[in-house]
Amino acid sequence: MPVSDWGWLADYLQLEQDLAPVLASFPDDEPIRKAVAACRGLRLLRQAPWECLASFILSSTKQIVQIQQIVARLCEQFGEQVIVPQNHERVYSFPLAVRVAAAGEGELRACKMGFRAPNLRAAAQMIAGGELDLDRLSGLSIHEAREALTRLPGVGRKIADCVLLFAYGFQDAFPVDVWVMKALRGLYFPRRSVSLPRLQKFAATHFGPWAGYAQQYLFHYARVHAKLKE
DNA sequence: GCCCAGGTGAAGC
DNA sequence: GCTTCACATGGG
Repeated sequence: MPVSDWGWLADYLQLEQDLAPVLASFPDDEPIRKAVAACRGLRLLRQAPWECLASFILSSTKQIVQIQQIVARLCEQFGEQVIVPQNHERVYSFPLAVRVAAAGEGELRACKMGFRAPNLRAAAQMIAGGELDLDRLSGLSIHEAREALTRLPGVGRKIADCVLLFAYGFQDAFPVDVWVMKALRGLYFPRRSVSLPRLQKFAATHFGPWAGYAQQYLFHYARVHAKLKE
């Protein structure tokens, strides 16, 4: 096998090295260490901000598979057609904010996004119109950036934190969704019921500067665990 | 038919 | 502050 085919291994080892300080920052947190052991190799993405934001606006109370289907329809309807050179496959790019802003609510609803359609459209219009400059957020503090994102319709604390973490690389963002909620309750508060606001307060102070990685490990751990039970 | 899904925002304590 | 509920749509 040619050496070039082993490039992935070098990349992987480099990534494992980069992750060392993350693991070291959770020395006494047994749930996190358990979750890390269960899914080594996990990495945070760095997505394009508008694509990430729009996708998460479409995500609320939807299953992940269905979100993928909605996004695929959105791309087919409003994206640019692209031919993959290697296999000549037709694919569609994620549509720009201006294109989504120009679409009618009915057209968007036809992509099966339901009540999320007006939110996506209004957010696209605010971004296309310059009311919110996504490029500017990377220069702000996490608090300022979160405040700016939550001014968009359909964007609350959870979705804002997803965008901060997955698009802008704010590694201390900690989105609490239903899966993380289950993981936090099961692993940290097994014997008493804790409300969502209290879980958010706990997460905000407990996990420190690498909270985003902790969140991803807990998310993945909760999902794998749930599957094993069925 | 019923319940839930990578939530949000408004309304009522 | 916290809890409850409606909001489309599809799958189990």
